[in-house]
Amino acid sequence: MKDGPDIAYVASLIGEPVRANMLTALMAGRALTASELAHEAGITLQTASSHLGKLEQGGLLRQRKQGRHKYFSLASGEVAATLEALMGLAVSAGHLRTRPGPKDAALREARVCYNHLAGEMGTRLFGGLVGRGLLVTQDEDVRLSAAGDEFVRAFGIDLDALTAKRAPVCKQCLDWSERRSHLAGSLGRALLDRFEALGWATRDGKSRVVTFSAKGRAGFEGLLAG
Amino acid sequence: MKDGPDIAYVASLIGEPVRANMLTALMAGRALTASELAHEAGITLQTASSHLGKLEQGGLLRQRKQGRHKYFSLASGEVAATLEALMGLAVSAGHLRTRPGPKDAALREARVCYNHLAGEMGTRLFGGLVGRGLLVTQDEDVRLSAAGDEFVRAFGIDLDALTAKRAPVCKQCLDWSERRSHLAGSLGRALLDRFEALGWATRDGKSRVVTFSAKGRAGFEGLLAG
DNA sequence: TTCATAGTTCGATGATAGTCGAACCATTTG
DNA sequence: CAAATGGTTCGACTATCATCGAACTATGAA
Repeated sequence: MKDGPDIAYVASLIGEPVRANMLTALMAGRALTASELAHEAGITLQTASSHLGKLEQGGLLRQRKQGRHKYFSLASGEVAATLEALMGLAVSAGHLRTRPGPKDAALREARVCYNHLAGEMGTRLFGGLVGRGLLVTQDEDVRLSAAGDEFVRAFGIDLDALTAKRAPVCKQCLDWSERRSHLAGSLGRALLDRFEALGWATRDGKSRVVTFSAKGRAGFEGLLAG
Repeated sequence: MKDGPDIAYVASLIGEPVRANMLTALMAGRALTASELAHEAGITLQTASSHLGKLEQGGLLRQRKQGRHKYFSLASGEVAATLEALMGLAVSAGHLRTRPGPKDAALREARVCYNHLAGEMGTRLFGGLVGRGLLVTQDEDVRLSAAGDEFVRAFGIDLDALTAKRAPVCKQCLDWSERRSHLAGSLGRALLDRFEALGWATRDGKSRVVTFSAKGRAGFEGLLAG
């Protein structure tokens, strides 16, 4: 009947294959131009423009103009979380777009989710920080303990800059491959950025895959162990 | 970009208005027959049969035959959680199917989510049980404390029967109206059932609305206070 | 200014998919 | 058994919408 939010409208936006490809591409966290997204999805620029307009109107994308370029990114972490939830359903129903291959394994091990680390490494990181008492969970909220505060600063992250902003510092995000939470929020983003800056991890330019260097793996395990 | 689960397939299933109506109707937790769902969505039985077949094939619905009737229900709590996530997006984008009315307010106060209590009453219940130390949260997991175990039994719930089954007893589920968690899982279901048995609450036959009696409200507040 | 690139708008086309009538199975009831 | 109800399958119709060519605007470079 006619009560509740219009779920069909949003779902139909995501349900078009080309638009789903665009959204999946944007799950990598980088803002992409209309041309890049068109190329990514294998369609012309006119068609892409139409799709992007609908996605923006539906509140799934945000866009900012920069010169003659128009950069698109996911509107919020909630959008990313919903996409992950849909991926979970697709997996459990056995609907993969491709046979599980090497790329699939890499995705499960470590990938970018919007702007933070997901996959096995992501959930291990979350679990490790909680285990060391640096993160404290209460209901569905997460926050840094005093020790965690100190740890984050020592790791080279400007925590004051994060807390100054309105966006939540710590947030949980559910994994389609692991079925466990990993750390989102501005701290989740800052940690992944720091991993990159330290040369621990590199993002693939084309996909969501994150690859860790030998040094990175060692450092990562050190983090978990304390 | 052919990596990852086929999100478009699942989303397009939900994105068809008639199917979305059916899924929303099933969020009330009751299993419904094909005819009932057809009537609910305002279409003929032939069309409904086609839609239901697709939803089942997509892993969103489960069906069981009983005599000459065919009862449909949501396939899992994950499906319900994903639908709630989509509702959250639709709300934040301002896409309601109807103007917020009295029914909307009732839905926000107390409603059925799949098989357990959601809305303000749902999140208050969850928060109250955690506050009294009866429920313990760790990461995204929830479990009963020793005191909680005793409390549940004293409340008249056959806890042994719940734990004997494979399904998780405690589980968190996110609310689109409250943006907080409430209690799902077999215990969440059992609690709502018990509320009904005690005459505390009654479900509306047609919608997801749950209405509490005066006695129910008093008892409910007593639960939270301890 | 002239050229080039990025993006939008419009209109025509074509394919996908939702819809229902009609005929068909299956189960229950009289 | 026959009648009735619940549900499925098939085929034809129709509407929606993604797609792209063509023309247009806007920003940047030479």
